[in-house]
Amino acid sequence: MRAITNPYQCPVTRTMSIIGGKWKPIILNCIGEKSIRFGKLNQLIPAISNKVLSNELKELEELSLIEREEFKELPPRVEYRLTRSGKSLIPLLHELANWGNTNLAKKIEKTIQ
Amino acid sequence: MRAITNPYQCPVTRTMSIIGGKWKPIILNCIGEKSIRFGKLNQLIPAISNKVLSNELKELEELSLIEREEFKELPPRVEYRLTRSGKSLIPLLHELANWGNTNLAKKIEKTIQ
DNA sequence: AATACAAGTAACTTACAGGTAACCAGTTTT
DNA sequence: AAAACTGGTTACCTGTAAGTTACTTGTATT
Repeated sequence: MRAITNPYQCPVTRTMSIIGGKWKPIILNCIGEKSIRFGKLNQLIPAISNKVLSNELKELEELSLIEREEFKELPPRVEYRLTRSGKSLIPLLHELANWGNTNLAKKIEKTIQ
Repeated sequence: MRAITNPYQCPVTRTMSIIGGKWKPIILNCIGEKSIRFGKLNQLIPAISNKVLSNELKELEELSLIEREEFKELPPRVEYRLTRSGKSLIPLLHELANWGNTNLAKKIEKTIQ
């Protein structure tokens, strides 16, 4: 039982448990409209380790935000793309980004140092 | 130095560092258009301890999302309300909530269990 | 003289997201 | 026969958000 406090009373927390992680919004945004390979994602987001990337992709797949296609080739090839539900998140991510840009740019610089 | 990876390349992460916590969206939503006292907030959100509530309020104040007014009375009285910037977050929170309701309601039930 | 009230603070603990480094399989290239 | 390629897995470690419990302050009430 995960420690989420009453998801029925806080749908925001529920959504946050999806996109609130450090990497998920970045990954979703990187995939975008493309069909993209594991290695390519790893290149686009160099700061993520392949273990973490692998985990995140697995979780996103479980949540039906992305789908995974495995080609039976050698060396292996796997491609990821957004589902309809995943795509529906993109505009929301953009709004979050916008809000951050217009409301926080300066403030956060101080805070983060 | 906080471990936020390159906020200039991920404004979503930047916004998340504000509202991505467990309690901040709930608190903002509870304050809403009202001017509200510490104790009242604690009643509205019984699951939060006063230490954590106190921390969150302090952080929200530092980010200029809320403002704090202290009345020099006994027993003490302190009121919190949203700033302009804080109010601008509310519609965004609603969209997040909506997305969660329409896209995740059933899925998450399985996952949480 | 004890207790309640509001709005916290202090000290300590815990859970878990995220990080690191090494390793795997099966084929192709050097 | 060693190394490289891809898409991971395994085992282990760490930092920090969040939680718990007890305490404080100055008056008023019982």
